Amino acid sequence: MESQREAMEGIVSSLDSSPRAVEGQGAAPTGEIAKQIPPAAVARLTIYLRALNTLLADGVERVSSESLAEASGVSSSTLRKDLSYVGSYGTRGVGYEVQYLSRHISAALGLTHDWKVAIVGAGNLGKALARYGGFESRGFDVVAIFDADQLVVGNEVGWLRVSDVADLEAVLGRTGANMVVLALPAAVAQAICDRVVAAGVHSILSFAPVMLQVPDGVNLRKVDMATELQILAYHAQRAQTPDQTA
Amino acid sequence: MESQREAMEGIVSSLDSSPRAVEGQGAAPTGEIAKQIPPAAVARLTIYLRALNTLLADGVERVSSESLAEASGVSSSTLRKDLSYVGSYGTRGVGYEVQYLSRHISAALGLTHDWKVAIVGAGNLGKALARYGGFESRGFDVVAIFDADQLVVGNEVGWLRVSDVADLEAVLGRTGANMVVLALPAAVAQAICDRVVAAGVHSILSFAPVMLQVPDGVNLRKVDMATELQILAYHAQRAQTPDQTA
DNA sequence: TAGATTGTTAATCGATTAACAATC
DNA sequence: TAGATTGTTAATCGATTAACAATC
Repeated sequence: MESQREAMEGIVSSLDSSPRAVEGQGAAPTGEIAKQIPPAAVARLTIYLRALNTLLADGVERVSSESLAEASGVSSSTLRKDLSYVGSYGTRGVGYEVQYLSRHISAALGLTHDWKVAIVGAGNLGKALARYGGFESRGFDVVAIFDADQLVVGNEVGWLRVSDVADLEAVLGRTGANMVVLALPAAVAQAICDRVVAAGVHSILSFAPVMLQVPDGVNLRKVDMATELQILAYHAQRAQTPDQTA
Repeated sequence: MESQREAMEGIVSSLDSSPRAVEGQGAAPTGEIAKQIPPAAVARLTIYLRALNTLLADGVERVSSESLAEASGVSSSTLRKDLSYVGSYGTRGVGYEVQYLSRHISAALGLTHDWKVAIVGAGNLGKALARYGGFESRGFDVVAIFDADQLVVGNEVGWLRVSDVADLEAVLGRTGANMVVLALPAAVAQAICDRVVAAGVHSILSFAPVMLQVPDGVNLRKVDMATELQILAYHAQRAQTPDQTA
C-alpha cells in the first residue's frame, strides 16, 4: 500500500507544452491514424495522468502498473489495457518511466497545448469556477466570464472582468475561446447554449440542471450536483434495508 | 449576482414526501426484495425524474416513453428498460401518468424522505454549493458548512453559519447529517474524509481532485471539473484531426 | 539466467438496442 | 375492434477481468 496521500496538492503544474520529442519506440501513431480510445478509457486516462503528476511532484521516477493502478483506484489489468490504447510506453520487467508516460498520455488526450475557456454565468458557481486554480494548472486558461445582470457586468472576478452576455459572440471571437462552461439557470441554458454553438464553440461543459439539445458534432458534457446526491441517496437507502440474502 | 438564481429552482419543487399510496398494480416490491438497479440505470432515472418534474410543472399529465426518452436524451428502448427495474407503472397503448411515475421513481431512488447534507470547505465552491437552490428543492437539506480557517468560521453563508472543522464530529452528530460534500483542497481531503467516515457518514460526494481511499460500505462519488474539460479536450482534438476514413 | 512486469488475448460480464407479443 | 404503446425477450455491442506469453 503506497501511502502517497499527503501533499497531493501542488501536483499538476508539470504539464508543459514544450514540443519535445513525444515519439519513442511506442506504437503511438503520431499525426497518423489516431485510433479511437473507448470513452471509459479516456475518463480513466485523466485519472492516471493526475496520479502520475503527483508522483512526479514527489520525485518518483518509475512506477509499475500495479502501484499506479492502486493509486488510481482501478485494477492493474484495466490500467494496462487503457494504456495500450495510447501506445506501449512501458518496459517489461521494469515498469513505466513516470514523466515519459505522463507526457504521452497528455499528448493522446490533446493536452499539449492550452485550451481557452469562457464561463457563462457569474453567479456563485461561475465565480467559484473562475477562481478555481485547478483549471489553469492543467492547461485550461479562463479567458472570459459573462453575466446577463447589469449589476454584475464589469465586476472583477479573479483577474477577469465580467462581460455582458449580450456581447457573447464578439467576446468569444476576440478571446479565441474554444471551450465554454455553462454555469447558469436551467431556464436560460438552452438559449445560451444555442448561441455558443452558433458562435462556433463545439466543446461545452454544462452545470445547468437541464437536458440540453445540441447538434451533431458538438461535444456536451454535464455535471449535475443534485443528480450525484440522488445517486448517493439510492445507495444509502439500499444499505439501510436489511438485505436478505437467500 | 443572484439574479439568475430563482429560475434555477421552479422546476423541481414537486418532490413531495407525503406517505401516500405508492403501491399500485406495479411490480414494485414494497419493503420486500428490492432488487438491485444497474448503476447506469440509476443515473438515468434521476434524469427521467427531472424531466417528469418539468412536465408536471408545465401541467402535462401523461407522457409516452417515446417523448420522455426524447426529453431525456436517450432511446425509448433504454428508457422502458430502465423503468422496468423500478416496476411497471405505465399503461399499454396509453403511456405513463406523469405524477404517478415520478413518485415511484422517487421512491425507488430513496427520495421520499429528506437527506441532511453537510458541506466541508467554505471556499468559493463550498459557498456556491451551500447557496445552490437545486439541493433544497430536490430533498437535500444543507444542515452545516465547515471550514478550517478561523477567519471564515462564524461567517454567514446562506442561512448557515460556518462551523469550525475541529468540531466536525460533534456538529455532524448534532445535525444528524447523513451525507457529506467535500469541497476542499486535495491536500487535506483524505484526512477529512477519514474523519467523516469515522463519524459514521457513509455517503460522500467529493469535489477534491484526488483519488480518495474509503473502506468498503462507504459510497464515494467524485466530481472533477478539470477532468471533464480534459475529456472535452480529447474529443475536440480528435475532431480537428482530418479523420481519414478508408 | 531468474525474477519481474508488460502488452495482449480470450473469456466473462454488463449495458444497449431492436423487435414484438401483450394488452390497454 | 383497430391503433397505440408498454414491458420483456433475445441479439448485439462494449467494457472488464484473468491469465499468460513476450521480454526486459
